[in-house]
Amino acid sequence: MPRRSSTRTRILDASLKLFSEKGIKETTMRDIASEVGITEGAIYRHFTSKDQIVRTLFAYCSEQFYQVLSEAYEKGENVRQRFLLVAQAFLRFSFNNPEAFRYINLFHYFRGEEVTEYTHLPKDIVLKVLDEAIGEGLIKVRREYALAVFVGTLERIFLLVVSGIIEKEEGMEEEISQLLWRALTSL
Amino acid sequence: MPRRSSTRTRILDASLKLFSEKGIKETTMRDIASEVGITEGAIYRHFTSKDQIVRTLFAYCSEQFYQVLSEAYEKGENVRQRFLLVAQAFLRFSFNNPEAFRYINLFHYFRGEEVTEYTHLPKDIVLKVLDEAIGEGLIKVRREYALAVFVGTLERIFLLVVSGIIEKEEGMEEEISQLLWRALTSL
Amino acid sequence: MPRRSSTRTRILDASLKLFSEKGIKETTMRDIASEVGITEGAIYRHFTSKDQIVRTLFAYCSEQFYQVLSEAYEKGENVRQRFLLVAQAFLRFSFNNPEAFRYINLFHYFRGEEVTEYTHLPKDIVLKVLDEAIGEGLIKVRREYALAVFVGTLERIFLLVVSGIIEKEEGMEEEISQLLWRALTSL
Amino acid sequence: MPRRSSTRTRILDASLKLFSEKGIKETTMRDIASEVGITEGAIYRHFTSKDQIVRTLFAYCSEQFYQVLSEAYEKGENVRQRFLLVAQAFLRFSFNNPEAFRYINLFHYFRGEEVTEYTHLPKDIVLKVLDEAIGEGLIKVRREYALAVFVGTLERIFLLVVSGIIEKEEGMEEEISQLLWRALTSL
DNA sequence: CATGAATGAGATTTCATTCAT
DNA sequence: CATGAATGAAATCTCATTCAT
Repeated sequence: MPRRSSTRTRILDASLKLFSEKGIKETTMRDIASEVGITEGAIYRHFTSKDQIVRTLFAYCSEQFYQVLSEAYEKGENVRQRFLLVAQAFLRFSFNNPEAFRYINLFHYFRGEEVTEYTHLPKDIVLKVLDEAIGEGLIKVRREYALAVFVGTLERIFLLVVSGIIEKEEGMEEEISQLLWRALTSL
Repeated sequence: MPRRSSTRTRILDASLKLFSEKGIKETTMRDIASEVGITEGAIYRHFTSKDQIVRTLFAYCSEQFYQVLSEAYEKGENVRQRFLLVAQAFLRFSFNNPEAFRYINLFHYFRGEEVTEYTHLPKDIVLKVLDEAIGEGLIKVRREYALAVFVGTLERIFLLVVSGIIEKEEGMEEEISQLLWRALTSL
Repeated sequence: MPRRSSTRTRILDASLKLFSEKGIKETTMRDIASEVGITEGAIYRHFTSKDQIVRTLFAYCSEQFYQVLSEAYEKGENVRQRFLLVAQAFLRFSFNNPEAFRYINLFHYFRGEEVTEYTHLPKDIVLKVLDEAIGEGLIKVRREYALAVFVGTLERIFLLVVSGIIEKEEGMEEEISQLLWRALTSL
Repeated sequence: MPRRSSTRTRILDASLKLFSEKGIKETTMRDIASEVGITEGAIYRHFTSKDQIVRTLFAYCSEQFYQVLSEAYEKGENVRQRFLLVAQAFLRFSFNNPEAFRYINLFHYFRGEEVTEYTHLPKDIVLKVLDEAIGEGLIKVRREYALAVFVGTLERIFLLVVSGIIEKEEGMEEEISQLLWRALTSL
């Protein structure tokens, strides 16, 4: 959530919108400039290259997502609650920030290796909560399998909603979270 | 699995390799030509445009995947078996044809709308098996949620293996398939 | 030698440094601004264009060089002495003001025609001394050939020293000056 | 001396002409393309970058110059003759290939450090001849000083002729060469 | 006087596509 | 069928200069 929209922030916002809509390579500096309402050259006062925008944006979205999950995690008083809150926060973030969420995934897909350069990664929170549940004997499968079920399912739900195949309903986050909990603790 | 490699097939193979490695937009006609060992102009004897390669390739990979799932489906004698066989085939296909699998996902990610143009889609088999399980009362959640768990989890497993986070083990396909079955039927 | 460094003078100093290091076209207004520690816009309070800096600087360096040679010339009591003092002053100037000397040459190289716009040119002093020596019958070759030997040799010595091929030694100016005198008067 | 003008050669020729006239940075790819009569993009089939043209051209001109000096050197039967032939060849090359000669100097001026990357440098021949003369006791000054006189004088003569200050006359090369020999052997 | 954002023209480079051979 | 040179449009980036504050 940028403060007063400085040009820098407007460039980031426009880039996020366009990148998540059309892809990174498919978005030109001209696209970004005209979305912001400035000239291409002006962008270079704020960023040294297109790549810097791409990376700044990932760090920014990733950090936001991390914070949201982190706060959810802190609110839970026991493992089950933390799991449910984190899963809900995950979905809610994806619904409220579809561009950021899509962009994060897109970046993972194309720049997989670079991802490790960043310090706070959302999946770290997910793994923390899963490890706790495993530690207490509630989840019995390998942490990586549990991670795949957790993240894979939620991302897919997002895609189905975004593509209009499922309609987003009231209380969906809670329902899916519990579904995930039951699925994982039954294994 | 191309037969005697005609130039056309070699172009498709090279394209698949490069597209899945670097992305579609990131791959140039020159890249493809030099991977095949011909010149750029020669490609246009076989395809009218880069886009035609992209679409031909999707149809080809998608159909292959569909056939694999379809055959697995046919072999099962009851719902549970069909489910397990389809899930195993899904994973096996992704491990044996990582480029094709990655390309299919990549195409979905960037050309979402175009996907519906194609007749045989892998997810139709998955939905068929899920609908049966729902029909028999074995799975009790919405088909779309079940689809999300099924496809999301398996895709994620593939990504974790490809990125080296999980090591691929003997019998992994069976294990994950049963995990999915238990997870979905427990809901 | 700038007095109390006004911004204007600091701009000229910075420009001289950068121009002589990297070349004129290769140096941007931003480079100059950041070397001075001001912003690009501020430069335009002092100069109307980059080209004005370029020309002001040439006039400034050229005049300085001219003065140095001129003073040397005045100190000599006979032709031989004047020749030696001018040659020494020439070399000394190049060693003490490598940036200015390099810049003068660079300007000659790229803006040859513009050079004639300026009133006081260093080579006028050199020609004066050579003409005297020719007048007295001490040098017997065409003045232009003598000029070529004089200026060519000294510039080359400078380049060899600056590039580290010759080490600058105590008394070098005197030695080279006498070498030149002997060479030219022997012809 | 390029054979049949292939596009590659025409690009090099055009570049040499423009670089030596206007400078490297001052010459655009568009300038080169339109001089050759092709589009900018076409240049990139023959060279990967402007810089590659710049470097290829230096290697080419430098090698040519080296060969010319080398051949002159081989023809001389004693030190004095070799000296005179090399000096004449030096001047003749500069008059016959003013663009190449100017370009070589220009490159030295701006890319001094890179010059050492190249194997055959014209000055190596000059140094060889000077060292011989020093070895035989004919020249008594340091080789670097002799080099400065030799190269500096000849380059200056070229500049004076090119700028129209001296007119080029029949037999000038011989005259200047002997002038140089007398000057250096008198020291 | 100075700032710093912005402009606009232009530079280098990329690339799908065409075409003569 | 294939080559490889060329096109032409567009992309990224640069930079002298202007201008509101």
